[in-house]
Amino acid sequence: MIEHKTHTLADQVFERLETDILSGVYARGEILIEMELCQKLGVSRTPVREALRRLQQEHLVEEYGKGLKVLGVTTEDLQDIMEMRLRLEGFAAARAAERITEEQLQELKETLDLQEFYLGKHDSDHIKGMDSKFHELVYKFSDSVVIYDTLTPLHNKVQRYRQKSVENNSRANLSVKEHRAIYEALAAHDPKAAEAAILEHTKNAKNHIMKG
Amino acid sequence: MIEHKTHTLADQVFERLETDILSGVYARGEILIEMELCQKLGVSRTPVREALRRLQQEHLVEEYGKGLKVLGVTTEDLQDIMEMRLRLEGFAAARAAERITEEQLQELKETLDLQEFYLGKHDSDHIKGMDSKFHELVYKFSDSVVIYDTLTPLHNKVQRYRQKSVENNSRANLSVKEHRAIYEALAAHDPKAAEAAILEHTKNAKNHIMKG
DNA sequence: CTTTGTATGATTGTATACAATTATACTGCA
DNA sequence: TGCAGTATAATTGTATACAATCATACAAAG
Repeated sequence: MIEHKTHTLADQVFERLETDILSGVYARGEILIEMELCQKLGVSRTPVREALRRLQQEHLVEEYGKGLKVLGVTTEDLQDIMEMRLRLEGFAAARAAERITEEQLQELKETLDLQEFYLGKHDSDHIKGMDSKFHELVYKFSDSVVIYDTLTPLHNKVQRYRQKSVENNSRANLSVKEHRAIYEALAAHDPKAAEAAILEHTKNAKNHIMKG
Repeated sequence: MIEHKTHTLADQVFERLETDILSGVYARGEILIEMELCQKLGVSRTPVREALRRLQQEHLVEEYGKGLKVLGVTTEDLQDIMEMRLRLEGFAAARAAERITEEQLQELKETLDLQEFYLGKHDSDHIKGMDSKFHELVYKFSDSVVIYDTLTPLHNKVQRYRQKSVENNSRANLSVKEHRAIYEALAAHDPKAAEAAILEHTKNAKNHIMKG
């Protein structure tokens, strides 16, 4: 989102751990030991600890006895998340429709095109990646830190959950079409249409996820 | 929200700094120097740094050159926040209506009674405090970490903003009445009524804040 | 065999030392 | 006087040392 040119070690550790937790490298319930992380990542405890504090702040890990336990996403969490996204995604999309620039539209379109490309290749990992990126970009292009900070963690946790479930190809196909509809509305700078399109998309995503 | 019996120094520093930023002790744009904070709080850099990383994670401070700058809440942020709260508070209240226990209702009632008490005394600091606590409790009693984590930072930032504006007594009066309506709906375990009541309250709060 | 107490080890919390970077101020030169 | 360059100081980033706490295992007593 923001230009992180000069990653400090602490930043790198944070991003690595966040990715690993979201992608399931660390299982739900697993206990993290600082020194193990230090050895694995080749840094001292200080940057590891700072990264852990940030993860704790966004409830990806929580205190457990003395150490830290990796938090998973329960089905109940997911229900709450999708309900909240149903209520918020439309707002984000409407804002993006008002504010998105031509350059940003171009970036969004490239993401969309790539997603279609990977769909043709049946490369579900990359499809998922582009799917994620598309939504992140919409949050970003809403040009509101509040929207970005609120929706990104919610979306991340859904990704974390979907890691577990098998990918469904027919849904991937529809999902790309829905993304295209969202893109068209944003390109037309039509807030109402964008809100409607993303609401439809989120509804379908919710139904799909809750079934799986 | 969770029982924090054995506050570590880092936790204490975090809470202190968070409170101080939200209450305006540190002005928007102010640069925080680690050593100054250490001396002021009488601890070493380690707990201070960990606290700062957590504040950074919830965007109460941000990197600025080498150091950290205190972030304020702009009017535009506030518009976004209130718009999102309009969409989310109802969900939180509905959940709370389904799940709240008798004991929790008692706690909520005590908060409400105190707010009325302070209203009689025209003690606007304590009125605000109880107002805040009431909403925090609703988030907490929704018994959903997702709801709590999403709405608490939004609410906190509103408090931060209101710090600047003068308190309006007539609004405080109405606000208590609206809180009572919310409480009644929760006590009746009526999700629809709770959602309607808190939506009304949030709408009014939004109008009041945006005017001020 | 169970339970309790103690000792030992593992792990985290905190402080501090050191390195690297950046801002600042001063000096010399044009 | 103005500017550039360099030296110096301030500040953060990282590593490590030390203290405190907690869990575990083992031994002894009932």
